[in-house]
Amino acid sequence: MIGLLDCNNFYVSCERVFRPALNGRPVVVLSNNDGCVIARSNEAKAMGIEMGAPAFRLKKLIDAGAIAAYSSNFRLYGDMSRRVMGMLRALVGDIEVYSIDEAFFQIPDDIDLQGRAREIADRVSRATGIPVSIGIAPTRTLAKIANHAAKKFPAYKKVCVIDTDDKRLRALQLTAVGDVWGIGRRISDKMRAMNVQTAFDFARLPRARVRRLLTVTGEKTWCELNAIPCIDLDSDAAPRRQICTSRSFGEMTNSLDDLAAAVSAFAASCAEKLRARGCVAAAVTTFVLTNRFRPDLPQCVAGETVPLSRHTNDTRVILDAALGALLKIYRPGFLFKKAGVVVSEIIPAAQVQPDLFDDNIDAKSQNLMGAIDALNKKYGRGAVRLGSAPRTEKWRTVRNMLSPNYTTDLDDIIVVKSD
DNA sequence: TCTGGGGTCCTAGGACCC
DNA sequence: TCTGGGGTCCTAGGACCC
Repeated sequence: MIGLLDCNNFYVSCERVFRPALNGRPVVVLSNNDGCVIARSNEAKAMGIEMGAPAFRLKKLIDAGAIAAYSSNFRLYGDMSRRVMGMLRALVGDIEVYSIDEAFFQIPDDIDLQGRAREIADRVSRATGIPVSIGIAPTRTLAKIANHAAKKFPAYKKVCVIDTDDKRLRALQLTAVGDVWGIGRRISDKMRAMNVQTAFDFARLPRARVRRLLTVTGEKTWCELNAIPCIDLDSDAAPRRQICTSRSFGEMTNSLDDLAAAVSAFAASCAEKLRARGCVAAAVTTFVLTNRFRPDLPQCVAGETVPLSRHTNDTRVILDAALGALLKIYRPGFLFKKAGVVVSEIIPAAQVQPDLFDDNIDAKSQNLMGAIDALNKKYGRGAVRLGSAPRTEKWRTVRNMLSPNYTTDLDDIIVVKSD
């Protein structure tokens, strides 16, 4: 059987661990630039606050103290995620980390699944302070449905097991087709137009018809709902195909200097991410966008990909390429709101061919980059950067409601006082 | 005034080759 | 001027996920 552990309202729960006064209150976490809602507590959901709701529409409630709002603090969430995953791994062995707040794992089916799952959930929650739910079923898609039910119905007490065909069919009947993992808004619209309303209706369609309408992806979902496992994640085996760093700016800008400053920071971040994974890339893409929510302004969406002469994770090479691409796409007369850098054609560094003309180049690069990474780790991101990178700050993201880095910054460590 | 960031997979269609 | 089948590779766009 397959288990899925999923943290409840993860970002909100991370904020609550260090601020117990937030328990029972409506809490939301906002995206970069405090733009829109990306996480909600159950109380906030009950108020009808939608995922992705623009923050300015909630301003009155936030200012009045009716909702507690926080800027997203991904350093904190990443660290809490590592703790949750570490605890789960200690309890069940191999896990497949599917996202920052959820992981699949195998669980033997000849044991008391309900009891064991509840024990896992309790121990992870007690060790980390993060409430979690567990779904168990024969396939990943059904485990998702079980997990959803475990969260939605308090009677399940955080755990739902689908281990008989009877339970499977009942779960499918209670699940709207659009709530199935792999069926998004477009396809669920299409399905409803065909009077396919529930996961049960979908699973009863002829397989060949699903294949024709939705291609192989839809067919896999169909199989999984019918208890035939066919989605394999195996995320550890395959290295990422591309790595991207992009941001919306705090304010729009038409200045090449501002864009170059942003693109430099994004390129350095991509190179850092490559090194952290022990990978190298052979292509760099820079893209820029104007503000699509301002139809009154001239719009521009542009990107340019630069092939590298050899695979690398050297910040200097990637930064040069990214800035070169920026010069090709930059047009004055537009107010840009967002930019990003993508590195692609990624392979493990171990597979790189040595340079024919300078067999020292890799060693030199590794020494320098290793030193930069070590200093940035010690003194904080951006402490050391290349002199060639422009330094305007205008593009910086705005985070006015940021919580402290309780777990990753000694200056922010929580202080316990006693009288 | 104010609307996130980082990924994956699949398909269709064009360019090119024999 | 007419006549063909079968491949590969690449890209853009669509759909999905958290």
